[in-house]
Amino acid sequence: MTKPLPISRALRGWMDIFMHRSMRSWMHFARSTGLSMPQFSILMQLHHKGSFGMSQISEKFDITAAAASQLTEKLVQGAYIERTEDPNDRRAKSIQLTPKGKELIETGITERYRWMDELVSKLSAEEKPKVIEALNILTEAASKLDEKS
Amino acid sequence: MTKPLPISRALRGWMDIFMHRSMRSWMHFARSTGLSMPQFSILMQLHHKGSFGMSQISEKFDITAAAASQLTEKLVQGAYIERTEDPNDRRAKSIQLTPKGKELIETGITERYRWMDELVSKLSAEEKPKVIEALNILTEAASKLDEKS
DNA sequence: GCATAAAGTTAAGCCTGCTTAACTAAAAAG
DNA sequence: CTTTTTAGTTAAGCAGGCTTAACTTTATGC
Repeated sequence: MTKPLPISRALRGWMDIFMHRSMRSWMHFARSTGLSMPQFSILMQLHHKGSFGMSQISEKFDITAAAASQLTEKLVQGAYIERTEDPNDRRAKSIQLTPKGKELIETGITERYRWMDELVSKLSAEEKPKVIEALNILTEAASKLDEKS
Repeated sequence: MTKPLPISRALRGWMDIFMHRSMRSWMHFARSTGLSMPQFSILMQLHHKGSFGMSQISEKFDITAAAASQLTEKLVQGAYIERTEDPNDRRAKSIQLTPKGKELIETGITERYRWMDELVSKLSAEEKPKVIEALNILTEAASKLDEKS
């Protein structure tokens, strides 16, 4: 363990506390829906990217095409997603969230945001602008980092 | 959806990008160890809190005592944890990480930190102090929030 | 001291995710 | 037009996590 820089220390401290909190609430919500984690993860991905093919799922989650097919089948049964044929390539299928699926995920996100809103309420008027500026700096840097990977 | 305050927007933006990144790398690492998520979670908890009784595990993870017992058994088999008798109450057992278990978790944490270190390297000299200050503010506020819950 | 409660363990059985293997159907290659 | 590749499905079977139910062992209440 080499001694971390002050800024790394600050980032790590924040991350530790933040991860613990977020993960807990996320796992808890996933459970409460009755869906399994893999199923839930697929819904999350769909919410983020809009739509997906089977093969992209098996790639993203590093499972076989068979597994992807079976997982999505259950989500279709539960009416969380819809499977439609790609008119350009009739072998391929595109899946997307139904309104029911969308609502479920959005509820989960709202719950994850709740803690952050509480956090915001603890900040003083002088602190807020500083926090905003710093977070924007970080977000900016992070998206640059993601671009090229 | 009520319109969020600017500071909430900043926090949410940061959180979205941050969660995506962290979760991916964490899940990926958990997989690479060959351990299941529940097993891995137990090791994480132990790393954080030092030691635990069976009953606390079943409570924390919301599973039956039987399930907790079986899960820990596998971790004992794998030599990741150690189960010792509580001298005060010989029914109770206390479990803790072995050096092997500790090393595994620390490797995982180091990997999660790597991305953050890359992120830090993208920041300018003027940005760094601002980020440090803001993160400390947030961390402080978050730990106050956690205390009373 | 004896009955009851509490902490864990073990076994049987269920459900889920995953894999491999065998298949269907559509597209691309030759 | 035939062969090969690609996208996805289905079925059989295994491994893991979880539950309930039946224990064992130690502590507590009266």
